[in-house]
Amino acid sequence: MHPPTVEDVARAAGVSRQTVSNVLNAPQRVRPETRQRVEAAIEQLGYRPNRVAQSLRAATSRMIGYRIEPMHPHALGSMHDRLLHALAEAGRAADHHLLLFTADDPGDEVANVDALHRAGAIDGVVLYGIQSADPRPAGLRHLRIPFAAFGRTGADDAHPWVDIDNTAGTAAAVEHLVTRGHRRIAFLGYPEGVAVGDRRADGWRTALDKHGLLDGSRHLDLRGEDSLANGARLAEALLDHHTPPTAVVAATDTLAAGVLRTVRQRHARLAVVGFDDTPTAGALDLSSVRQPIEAVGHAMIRALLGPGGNEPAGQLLAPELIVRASSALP
Amino acid sequence: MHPPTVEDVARAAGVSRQTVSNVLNAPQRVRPETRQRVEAAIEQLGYRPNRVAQSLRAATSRMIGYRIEPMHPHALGSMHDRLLHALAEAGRAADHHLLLFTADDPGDEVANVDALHRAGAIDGVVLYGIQSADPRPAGLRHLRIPFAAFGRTGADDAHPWVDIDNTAGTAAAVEHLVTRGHRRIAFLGYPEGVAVGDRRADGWRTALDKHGLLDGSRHLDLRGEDSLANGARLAEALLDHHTPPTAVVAATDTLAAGVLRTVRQRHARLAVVGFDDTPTAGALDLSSVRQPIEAVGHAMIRALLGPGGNEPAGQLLAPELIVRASSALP
DNA sequence: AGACCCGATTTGAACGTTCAACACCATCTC
DNA sequence: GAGATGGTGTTGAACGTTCAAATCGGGTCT
Repeated sequence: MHPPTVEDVARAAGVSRQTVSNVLNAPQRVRPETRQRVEAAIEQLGYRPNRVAQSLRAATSRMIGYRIEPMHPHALGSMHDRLLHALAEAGRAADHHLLLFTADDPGDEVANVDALHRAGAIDGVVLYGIQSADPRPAGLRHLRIPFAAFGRTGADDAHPWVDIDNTAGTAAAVEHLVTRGHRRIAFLGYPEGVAVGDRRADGWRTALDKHGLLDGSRHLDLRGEDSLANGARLAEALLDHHTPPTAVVAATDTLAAGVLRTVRQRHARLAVVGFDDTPTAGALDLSSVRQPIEAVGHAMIRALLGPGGNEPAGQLLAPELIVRASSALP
Repeated sequence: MHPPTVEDVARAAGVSRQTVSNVLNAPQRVRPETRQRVEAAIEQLGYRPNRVAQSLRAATSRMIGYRIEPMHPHALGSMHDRLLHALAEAGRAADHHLLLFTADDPGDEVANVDALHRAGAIDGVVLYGIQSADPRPAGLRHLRIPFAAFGRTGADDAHPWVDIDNTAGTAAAVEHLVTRGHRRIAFLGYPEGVAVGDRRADGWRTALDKHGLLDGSRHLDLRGEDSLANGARLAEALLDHHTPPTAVVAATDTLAAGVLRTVRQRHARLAVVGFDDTPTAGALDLSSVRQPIEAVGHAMIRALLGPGGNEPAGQLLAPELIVRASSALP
């Protein structure tokens, strides 16, 4: 009836509990002949070690907590989805699974993680959507709960983190546009103060400066709410200027999609590059900076489960520019 | 050091293990005086029952499996995300958590669920994206693994399921448009054979018929791939007809967004209603049929954890039409 | 007074696994 | 030949919880 246990396998193979356990965890300790007998019994009974018992014994749940948010600000974003899948995939490779939980706010998140951790339900947690002054890293550090963060706060983070090199992303977009002959390249981004947004703006500015294109670009740096409508509005403002840009780097695909809308409506000539490479970018033939999310997932899991001693605290991964029609036309 | 156990609490309160357990699980068995003493000790030590030990003892993990897919076909879709959050929220209320796993295909999914179930890691599973001839329900039934499905196969499903009344959704959209004075109402949907798509088409057709508007609507029923580009293309075809529709009901927001693109490009007059109420719908001011995902989450959890005996097999939930500018203008 | 019951609490056992310690036998060494 | 060594396998114990059965004081009833 009920699933077979080590004891059942042992009886079937004519050995003891522990020998079965050894076959699975330390095969070299078992004589090949015996091992085969045990393996046959395992196969025949369809035995699977009970993870719960293993967890109890080992004081390790092999579970990683992850807060699933009601709805992420980034509207078009499948980033959340992609990250979740990448983490699950990377976790599988390390024999860990994700446990989802909800929380009302960052403070509540820390409290819930603490509860789950004290209950032995999770070994650690992955943080997403790190803000400039995020209370979670400090909270978790204080509770001595292992964690890894996707993103950095403003300060130097001493905990394990993985981040995309946002600066390099927008810089690559600018390089690409410069190569295509563009000289007036605008930037559309988040309001200042958002860490991610600031880094993307930095990449744009530095790259422009490198090519001596920064002078007289004051009016080309626009910030605002991350929405399609706002992207469209800002694009109109850019086009209405007496020296309009010939290209735009947007901090998100959402903003870029808004720009495209205006462009197509006014039949304007304006190259556009977005950020995040959402499915929508593909649909709109929008060039976009793609975050290597699968790599992020693996790096996060490694950072979380790794020795935790001598590893480097953080890891910066390079994004990749995907060129499509929106910026490739002559 | 390590988290306190019942034993620690018992010692602190001057009682035995079991009394502590009783305070938590059967308070009426404990004298109020003793109870308070134990509760104080629990509070003071910050005791939390170890879920792993509970699981081992009770042969119940209080975990529900959920397959996270690489990328869902519905491009704009945050449905997946929303469902996941709704399930996590509903699970929390029932003291259950979600465990994410990956799989290559439906067959692999069943195999992985079986493995997790035999390992005692999950009590049951929630299925998403049910297809007309889905192999998963039969597979899981055969393995005697509890599950609940979001969506129905073509046949009469004997297992627990929850579904949106898709037919009612598109019908409501038609009703709304008829009320606004529209007489030629088109439908854009999936290719025939997809269960969800067929039901949405049915709703449109039946509602039209009810108002005697079905005659001569052959050219108003278009099907195709679920993409923005395709929506735009189909919209052009509709507008180019010698008796173009004045309104369109689309089977998805993605298609509807495509229609809107064409409409705005050609400055055409065409009311549009989408389906799913994605964030993008909000951004585009697109009317859309909203699925009550939170209710779905709760119903699924109830169906999965409920007695499982005399409950009705399935449950159909009514969607809600959200009216926005795309269909409200005169 | 003795039998009986009842509420409150305790002790023993079990869930399935693996670590630690030990037993056994064959071989090697001095 | 006695002792050390090492490969192979066993048994005992423990992880933290809760069910089941046992215990212990008081009452109450006859």
